[in-house]
Amino acid sequence: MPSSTLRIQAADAAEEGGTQAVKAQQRLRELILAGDLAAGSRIAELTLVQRLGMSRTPIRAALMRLGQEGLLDALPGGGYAVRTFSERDVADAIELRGTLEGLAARLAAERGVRPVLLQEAGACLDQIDQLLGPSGLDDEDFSGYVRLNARFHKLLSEMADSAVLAREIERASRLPFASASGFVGLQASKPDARDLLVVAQHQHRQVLQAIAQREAGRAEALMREHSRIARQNLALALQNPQPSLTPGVQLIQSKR
Amino acid sequence: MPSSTLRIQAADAAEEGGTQAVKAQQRLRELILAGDLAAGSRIAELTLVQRLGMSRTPIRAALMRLGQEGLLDALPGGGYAVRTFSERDVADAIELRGTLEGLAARLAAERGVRPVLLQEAGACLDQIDQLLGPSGLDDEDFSGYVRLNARFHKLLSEMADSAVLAREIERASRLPFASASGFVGLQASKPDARDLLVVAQHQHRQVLQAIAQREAGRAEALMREHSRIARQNLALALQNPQPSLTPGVQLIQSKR
DNA sequence: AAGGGGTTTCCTGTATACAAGTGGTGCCGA
DNA sequence: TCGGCACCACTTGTATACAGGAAACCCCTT
Repeated sequence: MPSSTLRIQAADAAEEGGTQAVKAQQRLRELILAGDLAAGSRIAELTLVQRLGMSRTPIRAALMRLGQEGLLDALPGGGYAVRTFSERDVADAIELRGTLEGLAARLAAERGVRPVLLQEAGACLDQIDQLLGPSGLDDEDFSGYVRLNARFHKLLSEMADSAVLAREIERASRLPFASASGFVGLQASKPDARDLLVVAQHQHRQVLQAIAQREAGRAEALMREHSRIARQNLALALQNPQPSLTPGVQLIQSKR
Repeated sequence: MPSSTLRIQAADAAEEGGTQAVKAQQRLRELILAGDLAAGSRIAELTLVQRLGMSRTPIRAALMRLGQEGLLDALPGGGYAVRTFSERDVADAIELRGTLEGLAARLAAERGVRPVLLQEAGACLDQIDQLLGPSGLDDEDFSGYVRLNARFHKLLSEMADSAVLAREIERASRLPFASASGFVGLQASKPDARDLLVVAQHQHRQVLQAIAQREAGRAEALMREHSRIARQNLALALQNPQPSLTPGVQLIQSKR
């Protein structure tokens, strides 16, 4: 394929394109999370060549990365299959994230945090309060919450000032249903949606206070407890699976 | 390069070879840990082609994997550099492993463990006791300890019965100085070498007991504390760096 | 002598051709 | 009819050719 064609495709894809390999990784992840690739099924590289319109090389790179990311299983004979998760796997992934974020909170409290970071986090929580202020929440408010929530968790991870830990937290949050905002979309559909967010926000405040006051043990415990909200929502999501609200649910299979 | 040459080289390398990519990963890891590649220096693929005697394709795969493994840093402009670690990075990596193993111990205690596994772990500890029995320990005893210690930690990770967590523990232990047996070689050179192993073994016993008695909180705390031994040894290793005893120390740089 | 611009060289990203292994299927024999 | 063997198609692993881009270097200019 001549390079001119390449350029055109890059232009077609528009919207900020890194290398082909990165684009392949993103699009492949979308395909998996959207359920376009059956859970548990083997993925042939050539079908992706056709589907993504690029050569095997970047596709192979993307497959390998998604394998290490945890969305794909490496098969013994070579190749990959879409990974399936048991309910317990997902619960463990959430527990894992909670534990790591707990560790981050503890380290932040023990080591102390630059005032600037604490202020930023506080401002972030203020913004969430504003969203939660009026009792009615529309879809826009929810997507705003998801963004601010992700930002707060990111800031917490930065507070620990540990590249090693930050890396691992990001890794643990990459599984969509393990991430801090994985189930928020689900809540929007529930009548008492706001209440859970209020509880979560209270925990946010307490954690930040604990860190600021150098209460390491309390900060860790709070952060762990905070992750249990996601676990609660997991049960909800499994009772009434709506892939449009919780990307990747179809990867969760009760028995295997 | 004709395939006949390939076969010869594969035969030369001998000793059980998976794919070229796997061999490249192993050999590259050895090169890095042995210090043959300067810490912080950029790695050109073509130099590795020459050095490892294979084409760029498997080498690229190996680089990518080692990047995700944490031994290499991905550079912004593409390519990789040998990663350097600050003393704090290493301490954090140890803390991380301790936290994950603590989580595993807690889950094992909460969920209960098949008696067979408990027996196996007990037998493993008995073997360690035998090694520690006589006061004198030779090099062979130490390598035996390293093997049995690794086995015990592996069994602990299995006890949690969580594929997700086991994966992450293995990942966190891949950094050589973060692993459970990373600094044991160092101890062998010290006069009070045996004492530290006795302490570690005592912790092993207590953890196993806690798990068997379903004391989740105690099991978790013990496992965390157990990892502090590695942290103690880290300080020792930095005072008197001996790359032959602790592979990868030269990757630790005081300032960056 | 120092700075800037142009050139040159190397290095990575990508595509593709080729080889080898694996799994499946169909046929043959018992 | 069932089991085993051979063949075939497909899939992945590997090598290599090519192109774009970045960094270094050298020369020229001021």
